[in-house]
Amino acid sequence: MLQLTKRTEYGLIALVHMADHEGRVVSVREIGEHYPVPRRLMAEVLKDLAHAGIVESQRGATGGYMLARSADLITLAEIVTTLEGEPLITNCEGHADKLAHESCDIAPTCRIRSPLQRIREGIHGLMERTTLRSLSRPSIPVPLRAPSATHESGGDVLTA
Amino acid sequence: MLQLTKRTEYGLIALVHMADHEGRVVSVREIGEHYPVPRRLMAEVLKDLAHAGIVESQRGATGGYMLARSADLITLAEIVTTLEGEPLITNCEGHADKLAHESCDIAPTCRIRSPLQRIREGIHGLMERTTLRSLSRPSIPVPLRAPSATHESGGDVLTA
DNA sequence: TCAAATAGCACTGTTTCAGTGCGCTTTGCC
DNA sequence: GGCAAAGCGCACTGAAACAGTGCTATTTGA
Repeated sequence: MLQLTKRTEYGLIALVHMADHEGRVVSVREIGEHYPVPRRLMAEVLKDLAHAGIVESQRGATGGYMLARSADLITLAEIVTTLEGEPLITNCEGHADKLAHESCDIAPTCRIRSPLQRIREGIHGLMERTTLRSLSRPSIPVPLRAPSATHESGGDVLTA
Repeated sequence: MLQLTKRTEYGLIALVHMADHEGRVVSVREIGEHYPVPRRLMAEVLKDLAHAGIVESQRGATGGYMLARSADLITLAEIVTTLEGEPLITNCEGHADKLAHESCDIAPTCRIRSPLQRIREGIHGLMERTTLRSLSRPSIPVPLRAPSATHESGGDVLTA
């Protein structure tokens, strides 16, 4: 339904909080004291983010989580992909493995696959250009537009 | 799950087909003969598109559907909104009516609402700039980037 | 008058999602 | 050494959304 899940919402809450306190270890308890979120679920989400290498965990009494890298190097695409899987626009693309690149189960001359793929890549490119840093800065406009031909602007197919 | 539904997929199939045969009335049967889609569901989708004023229906023996306007004037945002509702990024925004603009049930100083809202608007802006015409032209790159400061580029907050 | 097509409404099985239970392991601190 | 606080792992449940279908009525061209 073209909508982010609660898991992603909670993940963003935690990550933005960590970006605000970069370098410090924050526990699930601490986050729960700032935001009315189910701590148990938040813990699950943080665990997944740790597995993906987005945050680093520290066990033990004074343990918790912290960003594994600078907030500038963490993209929204990475977060979303971690917490809700690959953002397939339609299930049509799901059978990509059992079918050749050309044909899907929709039609011989699939005029719809290409558009759907481009939509997917457009959204993905948008999220690829959105860093956690830009999300944690409410005032500064998010530089979701052209990356000015600088860093890794690789997977952007939609932008002509 | 940041993924379009089957309804939208089928809707796009039908709409692209109509864009390919603009001005002609096409029936659900005809579409079903071109693409292996559940015709019953396709009929439901077309009905909704008709209610939204995206296509026009013609009843009777030789009836069917045709685009209500030029494919250049039909946006992806309109299609998606019609077939799967408002693309709320998170449910947090769903309580916008019962709460003031400032506060949601997440936190007093909700540092997460603004980012989420911007993501939503970014995706929406992307779909707003995508016309059915551009989707029906597989070769021509979709002009999903800046609208060159021309038409109604109103709701785009993300693009600096 | 018949056949083909849309209109309307409700229903069912499946999948995904949100949230929780429970026990185990690690580790700082007294 | 032992307690308490924190993360780790797995599995489970109720609710909601989704995909697809059944059935019947209405319209309309031939």
